[in-house]
Amino acid sequence: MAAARLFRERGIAGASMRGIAQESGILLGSLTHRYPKKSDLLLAVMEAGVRRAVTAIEEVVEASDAPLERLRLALRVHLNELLAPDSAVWLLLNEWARLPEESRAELRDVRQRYDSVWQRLVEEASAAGQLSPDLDLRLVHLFVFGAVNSVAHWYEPGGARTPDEIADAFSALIAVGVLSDAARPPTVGPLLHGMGASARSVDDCD
Amino acid sequence: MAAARLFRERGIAGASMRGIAQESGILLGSLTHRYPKKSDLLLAVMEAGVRRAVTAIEEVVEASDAPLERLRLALRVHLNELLAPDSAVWLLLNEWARLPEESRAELRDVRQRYDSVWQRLVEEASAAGQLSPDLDLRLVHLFVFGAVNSVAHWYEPGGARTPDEIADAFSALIAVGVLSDAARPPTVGPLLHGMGASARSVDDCD
Amino acid sequence: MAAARLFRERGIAGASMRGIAQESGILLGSLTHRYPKKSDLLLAVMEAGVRRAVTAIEEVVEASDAPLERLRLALRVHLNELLAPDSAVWLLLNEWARLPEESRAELRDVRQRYDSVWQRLVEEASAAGQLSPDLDLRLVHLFVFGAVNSVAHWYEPGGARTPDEIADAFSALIAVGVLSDAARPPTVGPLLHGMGASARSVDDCD
Amino acid sequence: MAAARLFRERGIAGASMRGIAQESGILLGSLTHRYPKKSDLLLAVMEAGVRRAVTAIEEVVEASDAPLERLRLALRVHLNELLAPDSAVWLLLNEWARLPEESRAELRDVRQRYDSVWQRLVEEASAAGQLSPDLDLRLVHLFVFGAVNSVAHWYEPGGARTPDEIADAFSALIAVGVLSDAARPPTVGPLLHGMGASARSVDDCD
DNA sequence: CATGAATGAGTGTTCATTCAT
DNA sequence: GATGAATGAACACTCATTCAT
Repeated sequence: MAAARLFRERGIAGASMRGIAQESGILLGSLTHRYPKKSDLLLAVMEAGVRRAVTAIEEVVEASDAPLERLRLALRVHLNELLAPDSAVWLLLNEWARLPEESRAELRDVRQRYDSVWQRLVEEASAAGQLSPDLDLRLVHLFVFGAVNSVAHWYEPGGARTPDEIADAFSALIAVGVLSDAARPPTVGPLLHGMGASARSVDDCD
Repeated sequence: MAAARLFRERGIAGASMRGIAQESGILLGSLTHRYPKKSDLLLAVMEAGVRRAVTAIEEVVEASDAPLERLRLALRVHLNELLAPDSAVWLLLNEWARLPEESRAELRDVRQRYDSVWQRLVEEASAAGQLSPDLDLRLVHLFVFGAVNSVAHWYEPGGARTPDEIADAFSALIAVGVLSDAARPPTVGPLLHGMGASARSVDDCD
Repeated sequence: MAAARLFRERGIAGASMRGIAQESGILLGSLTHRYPKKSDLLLAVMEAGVRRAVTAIEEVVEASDAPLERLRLALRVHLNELLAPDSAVWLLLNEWARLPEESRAELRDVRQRYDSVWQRLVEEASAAGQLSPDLDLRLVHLFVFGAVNSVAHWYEPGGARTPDEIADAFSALIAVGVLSDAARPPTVGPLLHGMGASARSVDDCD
Repeated sequence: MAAARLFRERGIAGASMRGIAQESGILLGSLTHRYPKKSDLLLAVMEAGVRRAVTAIEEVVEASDAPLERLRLALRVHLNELLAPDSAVWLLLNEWARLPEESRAELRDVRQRYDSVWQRLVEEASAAGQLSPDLDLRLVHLFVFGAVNSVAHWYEPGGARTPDEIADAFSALIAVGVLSDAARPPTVGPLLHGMGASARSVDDCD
């Protein structure tokens, strides 16, 4: 929908109902009839978009049983969704803090559903023994998610790498880090010390 | 300044000159006298804030000669700056796309200066042989930067971890990745294959 | 009907068709189907309500043959009707001036019927010699009517006096005035001089 | 001011800021600059108008020492003020119930001041022994006030009687009542029985 | 006959900006 | 330089009314 694109391009406050109606090819009155409040439209846009993204991710991870591969595929889908000009997921992630509290309350379900997809993928990898032990999985989730999401700040269509290439590159960096074999300490335990879930948890962050 | 905080909290379009004047304890007339256009104020806020952040980072990295340690310290300072409610750096990173083109032109210098600090730090580490060979350093920069910047989306003061703790944890994850020793391939070369600068470059992204 | 109540509470302009439909428990489409224009609804509300009030008054005055008693009873009924939250009579009296001219034209009959009830009661009392001679009966009618109608501006259900008590009290004041016997002039003729119908008439007022 | 006239003519909801600006010969922006909210304008209009009316009444009653004469003069001034097309007093009396509660709170002072002028005049007459004993003075006040106020519902400039003539006529009717000497009971005490302040008071009405 | 989507004029209000003092 | 009144465009939103189903 054009609404999502304008919300993303101009911000929630900067996107006007008039502009959205115009770009959507409908009349202002018709738009406000269906969505009496601007927040209703925002909510509908986010809900539908995020629901679609969740479904797409849940589908694509079926293609593999290997946890890491599943994560890689999910990141691909997520990044492609995120980079769409009318991405509802982008809105969810970037405008969350500016949403009126009541809108946030209504979106909490859909947001939770999106988050839990990722948490499950991370937990699967952890359970399979493929992540360093003692990692705070919540923090890992935020790290993985954040690294990929940041692409939206600099990606431009027609650039040097496709979204899939970027997703794969970031997957690799997330997996093995940036250090050369020479610089890598023989055991990473001490480096990651203090990141375990046994430390103060971040579960209570919003 | 209160202006930066409101720009961040409400978005550029959502923060009004009236509101800024009020929160700043000055009169609207006085504000518009000094900054005839809203974009003038935005520009001044960003320029001063980013200049301050650059200086702070340049100072702190003096404390060490080890490239990785310098990077870790820089990430700490950067994250602390980023999480401040009135962070100009946050504005620079998150509202860049919504700036009018002329504002972007005027800010390109200061943004370039900030970016180059990071590029130099990454290049130092690479030159010292501490990063995996054949990495696209521009992509590494974006990865490191992005991962840390994303903290601003979920951090809340008074949460489980301090900004410094988060910066250190992310530094470690960036360094060695999330994989356990068992899951890590014996040589990471193939995994990072295709990420080298010899591939299509991302230098021309905005 | 809820329509009358909302018209009274919020004013004609302030009461919306949507609100009326909602409070009436019907759908907006159904309301506008039956009353295509807002003025149609207003008209119907007034017509039905006033007709009912006229009937009630005409009935109650049958209970007595004494003109003054008939007036007192009529005032009681009138005041009770006037103080109902959905009083059509209140609307007729208070929103008359704001009605579109065409609505006024259609309501003139029913309004005339209501007025003539009162005029007849006043004339009966006059013919029976119970009113001071040479009074302009039209002015008396307006005086009596106005004094009682004003109660709607300050009456609150659950207050100190019931509507009937207020009606009786005002009837008494209208009858004998507020002056003490001592202050009352021996003959009231001169005081009422110039009020006769022989003076310029008020019949042509709206 | 034109604002008061439009508020009166069309009701508070029916008078638009645009219409008021136009009739006032100023621009909408200028109007909303001075009165950011419609209720601010309404408040200012009422406050200024009522203050003026109170002053006018307080001045005119100086002309006489006789309580009844003072009341008559006050009623004259009051009625003239009330019949002005831009009467703030009319607004105060007729739109009071539709005012938002916060506006009512802010107007309570000025309304109280207006009411107390009348209460004092009634009490003076009572103290001078010129009113029937045992009258509930609050009710008398409401009766006198209401009878005169109702003139606004039917008066039209250029009609048969001038406002002063109407005020005098109503003063006379209020004073001695409508009954002929023949119909008047030898003693009015029983008729007014139960109206004394010893009965349930109306002081608590709004 | 009943419904509710569609419509566009109109509402109060906010806004960045200008300008005279 | 500092101020705040003035301005008019734009805003989200409400409304009575129309019309296809």
